[in-house]
Amino acid sequence: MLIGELATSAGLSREALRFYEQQGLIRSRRLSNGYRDYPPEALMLVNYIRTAQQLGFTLAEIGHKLPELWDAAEPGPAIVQVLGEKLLEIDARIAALQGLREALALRLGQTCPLTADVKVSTR
Amino acid sequence: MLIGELATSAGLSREALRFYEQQGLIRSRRLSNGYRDYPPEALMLVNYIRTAQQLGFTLAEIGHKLPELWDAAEPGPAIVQVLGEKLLEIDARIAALQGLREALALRLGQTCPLTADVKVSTR
DNA sequence: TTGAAGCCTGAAGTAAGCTTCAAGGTCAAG
DNA sequence: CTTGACCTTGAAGCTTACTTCAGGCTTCAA
Repeated sequence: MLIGELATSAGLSREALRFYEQQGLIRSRRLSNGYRDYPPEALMLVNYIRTAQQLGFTLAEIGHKLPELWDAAEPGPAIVQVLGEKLLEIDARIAALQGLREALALRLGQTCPLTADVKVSTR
Repeated sequence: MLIGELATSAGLSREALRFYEQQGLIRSRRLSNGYRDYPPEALMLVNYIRTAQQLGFTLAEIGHKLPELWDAAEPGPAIVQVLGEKLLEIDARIAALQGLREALALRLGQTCPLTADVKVSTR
């Protein structure tokens, strides 16, 4: 898979992919002509990076977790662990947002019946 | 209220406040010596700005809402309206996060009983 | 064999949100 | 009347996450 194809299927630019590689977030083997060649898993990895970004994590934070993925003997459990941690982080973020939500609602001085039925239990 | 006092009580730097003013997010009257002078409400306004920022809104997005606050005949209802809108936006963000959470959980291939009991109804 | 499409590199540019710098005025205390 | 804390301005610098630029090689179809 060449860079253009990965870029298209992941919905970002070739430049962004090269930037990620430069930052150590993704890797590629090189063809004899010097072109980057990506394995199919690269797409999932890039999607993971974009998802994590949308959650507000910096590329540095995301990259910090990636060696675990690369260097695991068997990729399966490693991926499971990283994604599992990400789930917990998402839960934390949701909780933080709900805290802010409540703070705003309080400042509003009303529980606003229209938006009051939010209930979450994490754990 | 001088800028240093506002900065201290809001927990940010004087420079950040001047930057906000430059960006049109806050205003100040000037004392005869040229010093900025803030009304007590400024603190609440700055807190509102920081809260919105923590929710992932850019200063531009935040600033866009502020004229409504400044130019309302009576500040009360305007504030209520802006905060109300913000509440709805927070709910949207929480929903988005939970969508991503589910996508990740799916990719994980397990509903993970430890973190599965998240339930939210917004509206 | 020529041209378009796709790849390469390194370097510079961009926008957001501040911080740091330089140079200087103001004001209350001692 | 000086010291120190606090205020002013404009301009430059920093980080993040890219994009744009400049110049050039590769591959394939006509």
